[in-house]
Amino acid sequence: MQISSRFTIAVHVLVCIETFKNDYKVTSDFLALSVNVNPVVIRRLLQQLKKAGIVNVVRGSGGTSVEKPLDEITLLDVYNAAECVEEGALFHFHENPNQLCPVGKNIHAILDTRLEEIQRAMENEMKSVTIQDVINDAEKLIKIK
Amino acid sequence: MQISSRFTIAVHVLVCIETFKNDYKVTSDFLALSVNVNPVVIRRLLQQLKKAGIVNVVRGSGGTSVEKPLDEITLLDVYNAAECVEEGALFHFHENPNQLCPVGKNIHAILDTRLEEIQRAMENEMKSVTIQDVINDAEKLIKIK
DNA sequence: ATTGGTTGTAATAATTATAGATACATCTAT
DNA sequence: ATAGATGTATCTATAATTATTACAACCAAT
Repeated sequence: MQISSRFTIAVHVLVCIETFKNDYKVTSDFLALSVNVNPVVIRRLLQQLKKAGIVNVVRGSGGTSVEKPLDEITLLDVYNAAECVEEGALFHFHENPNQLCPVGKNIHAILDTRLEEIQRAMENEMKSVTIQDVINDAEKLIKIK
Repeated sequence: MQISSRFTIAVHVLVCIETFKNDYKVTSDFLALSVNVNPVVIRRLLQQLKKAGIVNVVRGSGGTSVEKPLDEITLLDVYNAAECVEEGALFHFHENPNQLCPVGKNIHAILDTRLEEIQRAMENEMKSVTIQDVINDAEKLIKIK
């Protein structure tokens, strides 16, 4: 299984909001067209990003804006906001291992620390990239085409 | 979404094979009891580990053994063998972004390098832990209990 | 204050992925 | 031959995700 597409969609959404902020009112329908998903998916995601203090969504008249300096939003912030993995645990454990087996009984304790370290390595890398970095990449690429 | 439990099951299986190799014939039924899943799930997984050269499965008379020195099997080897993510890509992309939108058209190119780096950070950490390390942890914990 | 366009959210359906279960041919050692 | 395993196909069940529909709540402009 892969990490939910909510993550890449969230980044896509943030890049769009920033890219088009001067030329369009960036609504959930507008974003849904660019991402090519149902507008409700976008609205739900925007709510999550809003709760995390990353974006502001204007009720009634509509539109979205980024709430924080772009270089203070890391990919990890977006990842956490979008809740891409259950309860922050990257690895899925098989449930109910046999408690009568010494390995089954201890498998969680055996693996937990190691798995946490792996997860932390990933999250640290995510923390090192900001949305500003991504937008810089985006501007370069869009100009070429 | 989380990474498939096939990964933790695979590690569990390897620890079992090693722990019980002198006292039991470790069959798919035996392993299925410890992990508490259907024996077919174990057999399918063993086939994947076998293809990767990690274990040997004895047809007919039954039983399983580890094929390589334990300190030469990394968690990354097991992870790759178990095919926990589709085509090796950790992050799931939303499909068919709008090609008429400059952001939608380029979102893949914009994000690919960054996502690869994040994935690589995780994989490097996985590479640094061997099954021998895990079994050392296991032996310590099992003794205490 | 009505209207048009939008968000927020519930409810439900459709889709996809995973795991479970059954069945049985195949194999090996005895 | 037989008993006990594996290898694998097929089908079902379960779970998770995403899509869709619907509509109340909301805001700004006229």
